[in-house]
Amino acid sequence: MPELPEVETTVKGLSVILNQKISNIKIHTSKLRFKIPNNIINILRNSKISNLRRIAKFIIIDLDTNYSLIIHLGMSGRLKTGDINYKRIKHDHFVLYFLNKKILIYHDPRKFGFIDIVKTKDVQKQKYILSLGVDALSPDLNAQIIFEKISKSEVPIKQILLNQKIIAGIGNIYASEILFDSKISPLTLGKDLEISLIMKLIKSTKKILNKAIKYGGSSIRDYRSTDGTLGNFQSSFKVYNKEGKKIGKDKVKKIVQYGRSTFYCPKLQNNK
DNA sequence: CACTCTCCCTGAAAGC
DNA sequence: TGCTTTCAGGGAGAGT
Repeated sequence: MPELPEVETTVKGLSVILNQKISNIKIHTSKLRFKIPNNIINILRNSKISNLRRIAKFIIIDLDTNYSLIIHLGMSGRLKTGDINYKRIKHDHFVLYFLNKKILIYHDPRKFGFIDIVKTKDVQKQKYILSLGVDALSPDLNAQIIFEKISKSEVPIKQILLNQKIIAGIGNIYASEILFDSKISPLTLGKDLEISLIMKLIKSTKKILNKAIKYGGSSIRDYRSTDGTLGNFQSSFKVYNKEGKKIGKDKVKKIVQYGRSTFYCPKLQNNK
């Protein structure tokens, strides 16, 4: 569910807690992908949210105590905001209470996400951040950088797009949509992509992701932004989850690459 | 090192 | 209808 656009939408939705002071912290489940650090409660109590930002698919919540909360939503994670009427539901694992009565809830049925707390100056030093490639929406993303990284790769471009070490932020849904938009076959090997096609790919990447942000994120089941409203980019998917759908006189095909589903139109994505 | 596969967990949807 | 099976958007870590 959460790829770059959903994370971006989530971060924007968190502005109601900006500059608010944390009064209480509740950990209902500490066992996520990684255990929530034990010292998190002491560090968070009485600190104030000073900044909210995104690094790839990571949400960074900076505090005025020189610490930062790092949250990854995994596959099914969500951040919701609430107020005094909040009632805990199943899979609400971590809850922050603020002095102004606002509440931040981390909800994650599959528990593939995680929550970490580190010194703000050390955020960039975390190995999961350090290893990231250039952000998909960064102005620094250009064809030359990517060409250098993939020009010897025998891996199909679909899988390359999912590799956060190369471009950070793209997930399985948008990978299919981006490839369709750029008319590139998901089966094309990295080494077979000429620089002109990489340029096209980057252009489509920015187009698709920006459009998804504009629509407020998406999901297959029920991606919602922090206030509970439903993102609706899904209604504009061209190929994802559209096996058999007709595009002109051609059809969307589903294949599995590296255990992940890929949707594409073989006729239209035929650079080979 | 680079690549591929399995697995973490729960719930929705499909299959029977 | 209800029980069982399959599959899911991410990514680390093990294995090759």
